[in-house]
Amino acid sequence: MQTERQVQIIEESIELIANKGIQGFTIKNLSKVIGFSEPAIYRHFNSKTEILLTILENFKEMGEMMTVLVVNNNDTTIKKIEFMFSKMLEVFTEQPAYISVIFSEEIFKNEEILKNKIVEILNIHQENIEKIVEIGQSNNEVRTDIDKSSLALIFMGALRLLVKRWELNNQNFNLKKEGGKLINSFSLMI
Amino acid sequence: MQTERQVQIIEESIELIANKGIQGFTIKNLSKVIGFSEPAIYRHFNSKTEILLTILENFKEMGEMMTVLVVNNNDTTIKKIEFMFSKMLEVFTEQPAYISVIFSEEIFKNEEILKNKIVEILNIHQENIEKIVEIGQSNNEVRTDIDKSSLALIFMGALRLLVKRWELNNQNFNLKKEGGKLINSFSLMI
DNA sequence: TGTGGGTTAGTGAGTATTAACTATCTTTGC
DNA sequence: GCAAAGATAGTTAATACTCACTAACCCACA
Repeated sequence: MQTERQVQIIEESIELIANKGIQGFTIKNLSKVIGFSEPAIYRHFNSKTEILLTILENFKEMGEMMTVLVVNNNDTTIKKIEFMFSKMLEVFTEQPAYISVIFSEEIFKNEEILKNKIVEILNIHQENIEKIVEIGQSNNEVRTDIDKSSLALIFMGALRLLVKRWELNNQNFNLKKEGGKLINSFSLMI
Repeated sequence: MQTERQVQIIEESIELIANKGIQGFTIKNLSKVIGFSEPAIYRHFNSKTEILLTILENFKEMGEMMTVLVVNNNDTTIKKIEFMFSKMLEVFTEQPAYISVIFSEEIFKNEEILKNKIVEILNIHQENIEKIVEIGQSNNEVRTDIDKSSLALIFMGALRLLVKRWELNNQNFNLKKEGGKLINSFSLMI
């Protein structure tokens, strides 16, 4: 359970990361935007890593809630994937901070605990898409000449690169629209 | 033109990044592995950024050389893509440092000049694959119901994610072999 | 041929800045 | 009146980079 202050710190952290990136996410900067001193932050979190871990955990939970809505319903495969992707693109559009955090594998390389959380999230997403594809394949809705793990890799990879490109281009195109195009390509492909 | 010492510094830098990641690539660490003092390094490069820029430039040139060999030959589309991908996977396998550098967009976000170089490399690869796909489409060798930019995004994205996963899993699977599987899926897909 | 001026590439000892984090004191709300 | 939550003022360690200095070499010219 998180206290009110903890929630506030998490929210301000996300905001800060959205504006200044992971690099700009320092305790000093955080204390500036949050309006109280650096040590005060340490009253609520033991370390900076703990704050980041909480953010990652939030993202993970979001993904899990979303998955529950999708995997076991009766939509077509492509509708399921479309739903998952559009939800994720929505999150990234509305809270671009998550891009910085989720895609910062390199930065967290030295921090085993953060790296592991990232890998965990990556694997969960892969597994979820594989599950969806598997059901589609058993329904003859999805081609079976390409195995589920390759298809999941292709879907995830394309989505990630699209998001990355959007970020690198200073968000100067409509992410959801381009995501829609991609989904359309997928539907032709499977 | 690079002096012998500059080449040495670049090579040691790549080695260092391979071992300790971008985070571990400090001038102090570099001076330690290279065997002479920090200021000496500054005799040969004006800044750390200049060293990284040179590494990126090297990678870019490698890619350009590779592309010349591919784009305008008479192989099938899938053979061309296979060649490009296997060459890239070879580079990543033999010099994993390039993974750290090429995929460190987030780290370089604050350093406009490095970020731009990364974007440049990303765009060149996208364009090259688009060219290959375009030729294939005009030969009726590649499906035309999915446009070249989507196909290129899908190819690149899957490759990147595969490499990223390999890195995050401490290189504990055979990258070239998995890359081969992916190419196989592509050949069925197009 | 030898020497003096110039260059190259190195050194050890620093700089300023920034990072995460903390010991200690003070305020505030119940 | 006390405990939680703040502030002040630090610490330590790391960073990229600079300073003053020098050993060793090159080479024109007396």
